[in-house]
Amino acid sequence: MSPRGSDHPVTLRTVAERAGVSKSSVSRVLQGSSRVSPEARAAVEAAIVELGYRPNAAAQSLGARRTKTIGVLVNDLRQPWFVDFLAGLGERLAEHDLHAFVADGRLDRGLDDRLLHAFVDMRVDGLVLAGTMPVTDTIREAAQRLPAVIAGMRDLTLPTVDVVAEDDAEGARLAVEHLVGLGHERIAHIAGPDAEVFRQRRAGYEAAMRAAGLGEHIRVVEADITEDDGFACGAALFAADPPTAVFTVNDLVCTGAMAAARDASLSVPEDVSFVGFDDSSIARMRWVGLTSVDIQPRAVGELTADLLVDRIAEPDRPAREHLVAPALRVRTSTAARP
Amino acid sequence: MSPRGSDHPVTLRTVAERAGVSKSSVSRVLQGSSRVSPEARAAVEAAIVELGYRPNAAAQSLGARRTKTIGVLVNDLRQPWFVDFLAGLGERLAEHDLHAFVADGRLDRGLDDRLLHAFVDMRVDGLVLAGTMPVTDTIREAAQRLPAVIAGMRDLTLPTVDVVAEDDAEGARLAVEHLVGLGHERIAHIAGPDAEVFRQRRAGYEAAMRAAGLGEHIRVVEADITEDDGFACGAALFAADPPTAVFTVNDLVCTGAMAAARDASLSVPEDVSFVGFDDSSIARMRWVGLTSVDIQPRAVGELTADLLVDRIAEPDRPAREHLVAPALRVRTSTAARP
DNA sequence: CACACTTGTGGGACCGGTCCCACACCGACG
DNA sequence: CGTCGGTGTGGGACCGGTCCCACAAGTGTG
Repeated sequence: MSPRGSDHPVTLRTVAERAGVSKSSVSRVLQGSSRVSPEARAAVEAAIVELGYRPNAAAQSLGARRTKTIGVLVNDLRQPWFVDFLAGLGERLAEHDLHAFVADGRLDRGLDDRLLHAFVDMRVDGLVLAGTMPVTDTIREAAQRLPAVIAGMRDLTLPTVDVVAEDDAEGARLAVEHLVGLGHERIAHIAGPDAEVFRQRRAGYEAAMRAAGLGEHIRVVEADITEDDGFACGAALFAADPPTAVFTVNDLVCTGAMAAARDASLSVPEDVSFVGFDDSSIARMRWVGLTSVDIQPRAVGELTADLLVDRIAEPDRPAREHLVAPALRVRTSTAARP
Repeated sequence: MSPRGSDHPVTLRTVAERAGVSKSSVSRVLQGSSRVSPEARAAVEAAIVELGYRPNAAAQSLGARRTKTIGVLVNDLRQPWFVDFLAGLGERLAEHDLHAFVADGRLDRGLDDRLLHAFVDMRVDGLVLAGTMPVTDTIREAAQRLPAVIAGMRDLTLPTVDVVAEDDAEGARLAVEHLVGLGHERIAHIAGPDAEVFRQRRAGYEAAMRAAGLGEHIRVVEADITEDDGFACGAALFAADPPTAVFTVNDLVCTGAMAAARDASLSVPEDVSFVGFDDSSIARMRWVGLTSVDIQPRAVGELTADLLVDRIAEPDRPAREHLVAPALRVRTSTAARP
């Protein structure tokens, strides 16, 4: 790379000249080929350092038809589990000499397409779609044309696109069984909007309630996955015939519901117990101390990376769906039934 | 873009042939040049749609020496203000036909360099460094060679690198004056680790205390910006001679300190008031309801974009530092002195 | 009616790499 | 001692665009 303003950028040719070899040899050194004499390699490496040379990724990808780059499209970076997911994904990809670029498509639907096109245009080696998102044609098309893996969403199934997700039904079962073990019977559920992962959580809740002989106490209210909605649903729940425990579709909704309980002069966990979902950083805060279902986002990220690497190697392999086992993290928001 | 497996990718030549024009004309249409006849334009656009053509960004950037891409290196995506910052940045960049790729460099220092090199190698048009981060040589070098803007950090000043940050001293003043207005005198501060933005907050606190005639009540403990440290510092504060109000370096630390107060059987805000910094999503949660200094991350993002666009146009303009005015968001964690 | 001057078009060098192929050189082997 | 396989090297086509230049029309002016 040349200093700003210089008219003679340092290219592979410059390096070759300096090292007294052909550009082919420089290219070989860059790629770590073994067919280079030790002397040539040393000369090239010295020249690279002296000139401060950095290869041009555009030229590389044009010639090699490979970018060593993975595009990650996330729906809403605000979701706390993304951070750990991305950490797991990034680390594992790095092991395969790939790196991830993240684009957040929350803002508006038009931007989604722009960002996705940016990835397609730069010919990323693979695509990761993370989090529940509305499935547009652009997304569907890109996922079919590029090696792709979907993480944390189960609404889109395509023949050659793998899916990694947390085991939502199992997570819900863990939550309910924990509450049942504490003696709770009137356990309500604040469910999420229309998406398969949220339906699974709800189904898991209902199944676990029935398995515990509490079918008659099943009570579900639906919310968007915002704190506001959690608060509104909580207020509705506690207005009449309040449950002794609430299991919610995610942590943020749960804190909203907890605030509603507090406003209704119910204390947590003495009067009402709460279990969230995601085990996000919010749940882990001492001030919140939320018992929550850990969806192991890091493990999901690692698995996503593995599946993507496999698919890049073998693009037409049939799609697989992989569920990561969740774990319950018990904190101070749950206690024995009053 | 060709469907997977096809050996004949759709290129500009393919489109030209199909439309019955030269590749130059297709290129012109792509770039929105006016020097194209309406008929040629229509033919090209039709061919593009029919073939599902997408330009190759690598080839474009190689020829045009421009990527229309901005690299954003953030230190820790976990910091909640990044989300709004990135939203403001991304939207404003989009207006200039640029898009941002985000790389999170938290994990380990080695990865920082890898990601930065990835940006340099792909010849991004500009670089944004966001959040406090250790200033390595790689960072310093990249910032000098590429048009760059630093956001939310004031530790690195280079002749041609603009800086955008929140006005930390002013934010601290707002916080202290709010507490003073509520009658508090013994106002403690939990300060952050060694970074200019945190020093500014502390200095602002001390100045405001003195201005209010409360110099003798200045009391500072230092923490890392984690919840754990906030808890530990809070515990220390409340062990002996507890203050009636605490102003902390950020929201996360504040919740830790609040939990320590609760553990010391002090209630918030009846016994102790708390003011955080950042006005993050954490502060806005009803369950937390933290009075906090809004650093207007969205505005910071927008300003960062503006400065970067300017700098790309004029790379050697002298550096400017721009401070965004903060605002206090009063919630339920502050009340009149007991 | 010769002369600009504008407008649309095509040709081809070029960006900075990769990668295939040809070739020179080497010791080993029949 | 000619032939063979392996090893290191250089040359050059190629990837898919951009952009400069030349040039053919069409338009207006003295």
